[in-house]
Amino acid sequence: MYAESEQTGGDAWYETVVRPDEAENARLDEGEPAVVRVRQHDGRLEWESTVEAAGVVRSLLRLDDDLPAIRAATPDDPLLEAAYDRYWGMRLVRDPPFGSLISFICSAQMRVSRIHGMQVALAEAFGDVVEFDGQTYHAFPTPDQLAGASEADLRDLGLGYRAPYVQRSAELVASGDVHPAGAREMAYERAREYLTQFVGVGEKVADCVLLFSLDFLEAVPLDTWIRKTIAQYYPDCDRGNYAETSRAIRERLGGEYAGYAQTYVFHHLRNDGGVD
DNA sequence: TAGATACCTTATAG
DNA sequence: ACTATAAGGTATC
Repeated sequence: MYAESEQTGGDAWYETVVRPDEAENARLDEGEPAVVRVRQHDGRLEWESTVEAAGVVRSLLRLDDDLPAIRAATPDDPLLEAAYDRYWGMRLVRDPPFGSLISFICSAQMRVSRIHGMQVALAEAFGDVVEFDGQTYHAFPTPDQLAGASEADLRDLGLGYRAPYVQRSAELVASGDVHPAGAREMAYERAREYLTQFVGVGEKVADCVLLFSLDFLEAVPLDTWIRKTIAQYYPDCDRGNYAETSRAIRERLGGEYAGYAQTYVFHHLRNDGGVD
């Protein structure tokens, strides 16, 4: 959910801490959180961990996704082709549901580097401590740990107006009545609606959690960048409201794997220009 | 039921 | 140096 990068560039290690209760299909045993670090080196994936982490790595990095099949299922479209060519091999992540929910609540009107800083601050303030390789790591807080924080605590960490959203959403999950992972069993639009019951979660944030955590590869979060892209490249898909525009662009990007197409396009237009 | 407005904070542009 | 703006929106009128 929040990976740490030690350095920028080629062989950087990315580190994260996975709680067993958040590692649904990664076959982590009960017990303390697992530290996992991973990097690409000489064209191979390497990892080190406090546990046997192959399953965790496979799950978090979506290594089972069949990229050629996903690309084959997307429409012939000059922008999509260019994006897939430019960044071929890029995968989505599969973030833990609760951590994903909280970090996307924090993402409102915020840049990535600061969102990351907030998640680290939350972990250091409220998460369990794990030692690995002579270093101290912090797991992301459990719903209970986060629900126990006060709004003032969270504001002190720089969350701003998101502080009560995070506290109240954590409380909802801690109550045991609802959980973001519950959306997994629902049809896509129903799942998006379900997630908006959490405080600070509108349609865009809900789509992010669906795409980056809950395996809804058709979800296309309508953020400011994709809206600019729609205006410039797919103007007929702008239907004036979120739900209808979402349907239209999802259809245009190939339906089933529209979220993958969106991610490639997003990356391409942001990094290489092409959108005003 | 659509449309405007306030909301925390800070890096960066001008 | 300063102020204005933008940053992968949402809740509440």
